Amino acid sequence: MKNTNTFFEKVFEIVKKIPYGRVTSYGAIAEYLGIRSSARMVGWAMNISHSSKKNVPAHRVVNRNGMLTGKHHFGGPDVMQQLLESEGITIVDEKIVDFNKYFWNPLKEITEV
DNA sequence: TTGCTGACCGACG
DNA sequence: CCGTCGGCCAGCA
Repeated sequence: MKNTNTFFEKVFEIVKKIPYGRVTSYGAIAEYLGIRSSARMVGWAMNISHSSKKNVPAHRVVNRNGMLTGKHHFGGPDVMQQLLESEGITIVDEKIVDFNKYFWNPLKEITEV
């Protein structure tokens, strides 16, 4: 049924698997898919994710620095931050505090395909 | 159909 | 330290 041939759908699967109060990075997802060089494709996947009817918690996906780079695409510059803070994550200067603590590594959590 | 762009990351000068 | 470029895939004009 889910012919996840396109890595976009793979990205959605991973992002949707992110537990509550956790975040991940584009690079981590890209690396999990085996396309570390194509981390920007992951960001593009997020772009269509908000356009799509799928409920993808793209707000839990940030860049390598833990910075909310794509917050502007959530329909508001503060929507992403509000969502993360709502999950118990502290945001300072558009950046996640203790990002390493909240970081959710798909490579570590999803060891099996 | 072709070409450009995109919410990134890492390397190089 | 900072600016620039390459890389990968898919959507859109």
